[in-house]
Amino acid sequence: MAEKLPKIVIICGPTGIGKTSMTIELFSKFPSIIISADSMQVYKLMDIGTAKPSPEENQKAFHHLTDMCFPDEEFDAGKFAQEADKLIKKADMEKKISIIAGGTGLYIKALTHGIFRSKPADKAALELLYDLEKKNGHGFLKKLLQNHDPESASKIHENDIFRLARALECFFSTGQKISNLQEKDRNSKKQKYQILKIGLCIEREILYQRIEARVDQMIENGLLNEVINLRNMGYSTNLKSMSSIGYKHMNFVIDKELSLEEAVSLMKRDTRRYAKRQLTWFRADKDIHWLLPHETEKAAKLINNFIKS
RNA sequence: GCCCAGGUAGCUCAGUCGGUAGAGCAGGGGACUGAAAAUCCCCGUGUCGGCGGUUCAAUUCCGUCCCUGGGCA
Repeated sequence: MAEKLPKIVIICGPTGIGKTSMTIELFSKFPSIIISADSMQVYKLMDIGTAKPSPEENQKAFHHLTDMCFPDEEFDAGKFAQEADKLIKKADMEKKISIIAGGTGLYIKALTHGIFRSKPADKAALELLYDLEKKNGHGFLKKLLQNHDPESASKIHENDIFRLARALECFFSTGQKISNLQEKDRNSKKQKYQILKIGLCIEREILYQRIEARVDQMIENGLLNEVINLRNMGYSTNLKSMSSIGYKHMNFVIDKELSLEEAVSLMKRDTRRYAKRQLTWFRADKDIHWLLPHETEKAAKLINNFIKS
């Protein structure tokens, strides 16, 4: 039998459902490390709006891969997977399991399935492509991609210029079709880890209530000030980090485009929608064991069996 | 008490010169491979306030009652 693969436990689910608290409890029950799979908690100085684990929580149960860079720096799924890989290997050597907790589906997928491209997209090239679409009219990118990579073109909607541009950028910068790379990737899918996936879920209505209460809590905790400070430090509104949920909304308040009340209700709505999209993503994964957020004991049992297997 | 204006989808409202109805928002479902808290696709049946009347047929016309605004007393 081949060498045993490192074991990882994934705790996923929509925002606000209680992943962090379950993760911390589980951490105390098993020799383990925690890796956050969250595309916004990677930013330093953005604590309240990203619901980052508090310093106290972090002292009890350190979350790796948070506070990785400043809000104007680049971070992405590839970097996440790379860093997580290292941590998992190290943990495995120390006979610890890695608990990957987070709501960013792509990050988790990049870790479990790998990511096929060798480097991040060329931003300037993407901008150029967006310009082309604007100048040449709607549908241009779709047609362009049809010429170079008809297979991907058939899968991407003509309005999804984000994906069209990326597929084109891939072709122009690597000379390879993104569809080929994807296929190659699928064929060479070598399992890197043994994976246990746990998803947290509750009734939609209750989830939405929790989300709304948490948004109110964030406001009370000083989200607006957090964003004002970021602005004073020179971080601008068009940064990816600064246009995420909550930060975007507070920026509208700072720029007097919305009242605080309006901003809060939009922030709630956008968080609800985000949670819905996360659920769509995770529901598609049939390997996930679904639990209620308080069912830590059940999760612990699953992990126990998983460790013994 | 009287006079107006309304009561239609969770909300705001449109509409049917009588043949059981449609927009926006909210909401739901889906996609997703280095920007992903992003990007994109699809989805509108509801006692048309209640009860009667006219009619082959009423949410639409008539009567009455209830409710909500506004005005006059």
